[in-house]
Amino acid sequence: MAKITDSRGYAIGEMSKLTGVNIETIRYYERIGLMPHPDRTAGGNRQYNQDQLKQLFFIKRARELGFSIREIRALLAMALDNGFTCSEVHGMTIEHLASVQEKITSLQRLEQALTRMATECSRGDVPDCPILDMLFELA
Amino acid sequence: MAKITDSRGYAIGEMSKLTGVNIETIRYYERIGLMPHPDRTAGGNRQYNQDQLKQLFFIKRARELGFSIREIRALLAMALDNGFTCSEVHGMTIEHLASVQEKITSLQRLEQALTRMATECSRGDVPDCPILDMLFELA
DNA sequence: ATGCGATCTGTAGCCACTACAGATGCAAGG
DNA sequence: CCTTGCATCTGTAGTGGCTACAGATCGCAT
Repeated sequence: MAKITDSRGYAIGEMSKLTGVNIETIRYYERIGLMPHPDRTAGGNRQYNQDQLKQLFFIKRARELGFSIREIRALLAMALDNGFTCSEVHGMTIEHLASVQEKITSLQRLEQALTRMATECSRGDVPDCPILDMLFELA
Repeated sequence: MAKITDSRGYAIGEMSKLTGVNIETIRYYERIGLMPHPDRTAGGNRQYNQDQLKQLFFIKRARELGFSIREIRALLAMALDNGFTCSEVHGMTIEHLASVQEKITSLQRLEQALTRMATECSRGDVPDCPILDMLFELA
């Protein structure tokens, strides 16, 4: 039983449509070594296979989860080499989770500061603005 | 009554220490027109005055609040031209606040996804990892 | 054969900095 | 006055993660 979808491979535009990753970005991933060099047609167009499609999906999801390219490189190495331990992956995830939580906290502090500033503002038509004052006062 | 601190002006290193903005960044702000061209000593070193110090503080605080350079440019134009209305500033702040809140929400979604992934992981020593599986499955 | 959209390569731009190299400036100590 | 040594100067290039061209070629349907 041959894989049906493997028969002709995917052009870069199909890859893009299937995964939602921009064509230029796919080529960029290849340039930086995050995606492998795919086969080429006689004329030089890229032809991707099923594994490469899976890998691009992987990258897409990991990016959506906020993993950096560097982190994804590590995750891919683990996933592809098969010489990883699950606890390593778990560690990376926890680490990443912590940095996400840090970002949330600092954004929430921002949110409060901005809210405070906005509520103190009379929104008048005069050039006397507590927001600007706040920013402009010497520390 | 002359301003005492104006007597000799500030070298770029003093500006950096006072505001916490990196020296290279101060020069960068000048290059992109966010800071004015300061006076120069006979030898060519930058000499800043009180107003410029205030402006750099302004920029610093606004950056800390997450305003982009473009937004700060607008805020500064309003602050310096004095032809703005307070409600314009209020509008920008509210808009910025909304984008901060959006970021928080999407990070919280991330946080939940990562947490779910992490708890499903047995952290074993075997190369069978639900986290990688999750990322690697075809959609 | 032809037309037209898809793809090709290579380069430059985005944001907000940061990091050099190599040449000067400047202030304090001898 | 001269040296020493830190501060500052200019200009350029790199970062991350793409995105946007230009100008040429490919590939498929008619």
